[in-house]
Amino acid sequence: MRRDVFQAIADPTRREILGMIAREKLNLNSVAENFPVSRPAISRHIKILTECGLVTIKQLGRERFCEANLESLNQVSEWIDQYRIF
Amino acid sequence: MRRDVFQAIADPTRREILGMIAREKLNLNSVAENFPVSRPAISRHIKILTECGLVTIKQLGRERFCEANLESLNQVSEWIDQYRIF
DNA sequence: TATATTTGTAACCGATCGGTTAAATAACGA
DNA sequence: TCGTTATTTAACCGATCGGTTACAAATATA
Repeated sequence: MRRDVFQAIADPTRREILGMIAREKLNLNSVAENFPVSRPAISRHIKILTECGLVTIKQLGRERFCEANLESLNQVSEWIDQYRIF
Repeated sequence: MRRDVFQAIADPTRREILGMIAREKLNLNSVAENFPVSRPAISRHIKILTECGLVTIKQLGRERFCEANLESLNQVSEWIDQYRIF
């Protein structure tokens, strides 16, 4: 299920998650600790972020470390840049 | 009702509308002609775009011309730019 | 082996989304 | 004035969203 980057970053929680793991790789529990929502909710957010390539997962034992992969944001900035001519 | 730019551009139809009126001001009917959805649907899309500042309306008689106001996109590009350091 | 830890999945819920059709409002043209 | 044109609003609909709790699965640890 190929996801849309525009839709992925529309949610403020997902943008926060991206900002958080852009600084350092974190496993899912560590990410979830920082939000007032449940772990399954964070799990689904991260799933959406991986489905559009913004996050990649490195499994280490039972832990899954989330890494930001921000090249996909170019899809957005390129779309914006086409209007920068004006 | 202050709208979120990220959420406004998440919808592909709204992005198309923006691209269309970035080239030239168009009244609502002219915009709607270019899409396979009804006029009321386009009307609501444009309302959302105005609510976050991406579109401004100039009323001329009974027609309302839609003008793209793309400075609000800076909110998005600035958010992306903070990661360009990496 | 038994238990604790990390995570994903399923089932559900209320709110929002994007669409529709029908009716209301307002301005133009004959 | 009356009909046409441009647009918004209201009421509705099914799908999706973001959240929850409960449970399953897999790995680490005592």
